[in-house]
Amino acid sequence: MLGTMAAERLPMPAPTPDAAPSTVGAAPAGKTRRRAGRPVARVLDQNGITTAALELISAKGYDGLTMAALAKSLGVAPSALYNHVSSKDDVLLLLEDHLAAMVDVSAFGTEPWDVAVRKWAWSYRDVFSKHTPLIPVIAVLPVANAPKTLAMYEAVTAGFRDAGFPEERIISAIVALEAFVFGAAYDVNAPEDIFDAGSLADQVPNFTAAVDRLAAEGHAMPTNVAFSLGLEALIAGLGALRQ
Amino acid sequence: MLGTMAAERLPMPAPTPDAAPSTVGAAPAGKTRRRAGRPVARVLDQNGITTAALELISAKGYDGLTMAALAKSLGVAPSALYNHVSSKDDVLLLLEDHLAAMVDVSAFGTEPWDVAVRKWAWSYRDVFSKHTPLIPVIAVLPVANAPKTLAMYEAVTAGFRDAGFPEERIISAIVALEAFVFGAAYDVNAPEDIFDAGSLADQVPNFTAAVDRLAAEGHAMPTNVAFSLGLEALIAGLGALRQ
DNA sequence: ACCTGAACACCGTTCAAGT
DNA sequence: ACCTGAACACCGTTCAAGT
Repeated sequence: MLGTMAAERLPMPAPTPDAAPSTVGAAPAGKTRRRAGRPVARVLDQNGITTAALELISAKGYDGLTMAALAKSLGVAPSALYNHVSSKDDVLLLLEDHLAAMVDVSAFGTEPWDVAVRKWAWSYRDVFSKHTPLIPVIAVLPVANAPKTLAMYEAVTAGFRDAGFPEERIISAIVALEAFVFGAAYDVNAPEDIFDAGSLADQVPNFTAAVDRLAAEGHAMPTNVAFSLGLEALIAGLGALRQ
Repeated sequence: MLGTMAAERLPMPAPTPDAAPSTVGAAPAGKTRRRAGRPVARVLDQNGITTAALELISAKGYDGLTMAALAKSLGVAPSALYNHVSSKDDVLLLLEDHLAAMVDVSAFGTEPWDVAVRKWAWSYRDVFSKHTPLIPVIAVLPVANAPKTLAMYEAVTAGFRDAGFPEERIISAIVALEAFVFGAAYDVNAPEDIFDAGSLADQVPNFTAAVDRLAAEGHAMPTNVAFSLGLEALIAGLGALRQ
């Protein structure tokens, strides 16, 4: 649908040995002026676009990820991007799939089910907590457009099956865990004073007392306490479905 | 910080009896032309803006919620909105707080803890599944700016305390449940074929088999199966913390 | 096929001017 | 205090022209 599936692995025309793997025809941004017309060597590809987008995000955040800024960092005109992606959403999809490959599924098949789920969920949350603007895209994304995401699901599904999960419950269990992971990824970015009721504190005494009691425990990352609490409940509850 | 707290309940100057409650000075959009300068009766307030935004969203979706469209539906110039809200994000905050008041917390204090949590969580998910663009805002929103949201938390916290929850775990448990609810709200909007691997199906046999087995059960809303599975696990696991 | 450059139809937001 | 109207600095995207 979005036309982003083809991996575009085509032979590079005499690749310069010192070039970064994702840099194709190259020309460092804004060095020499390219004249109009098709260039002799292709300048862009989806890999390079993805890498440049990640660099831009890590430097300027998602607010800095505009098609214009992305094009500039690649040394092309904004319109050139549309030869390789169909829209900005398509760029987000490329990012999502790249990140999915960084989620740790290695423990499925080598470690007990609960250990593997725990590793996977923490890793999944950590990766996407730095990329929450992708969550609305992922949560609704047909997997057919994201091969690495699909590979992640395959590893997790196999782990669940081998652990004795009834096959007709596996997808639902994964969806439930993912929902928790995505919500928790937002929570990581919440400001410290998110639960400070301010001047309304005396109108919500139970809430304020509970917030204070948690604060008194002095956890470095209270978001991790909540994540652990919920994840362990899910692991215990879902694990009981195994037979 | 955003200055949206004051409820602005000021006496209406001779309210027309047939006017909608949130309509203030009124003039149905685009009827008579208002000349520049301060109008005799105020035209806007935060309540009216919230109501108009909700109508706009239900008619055109969140893509249709622009400051220009919102202003037009209220019969004012876009810049007039900025006398009542500090930004578009501020409008989203008003919406969020309005919706928080629609979440059902009535069972806390009248029904057993697990029943109350179940009702709350389903209701919370249902309300926000139609408003997922608010989730990134909520998840990171200081509660001091959202009095109705705060009231919801107070009711839930009291319910947890009365059910014997250790006070220092209540907030973490609520945060965990909320993370799940927010993630699940996205899932409600996922397309039916989200898990269709398409041409890659034979590369992910375990996944495809699991997807097919779930589909074979023919649930009207598979998202509800996942939500129920996860929620019951959370209720059981978190409920075990009571003493 | 794959670039450039110009253009389009929006966005959210600011601010002087008016009453 | 609270409107209008004009303006600003962006956005993502399209498309003809060039090689």
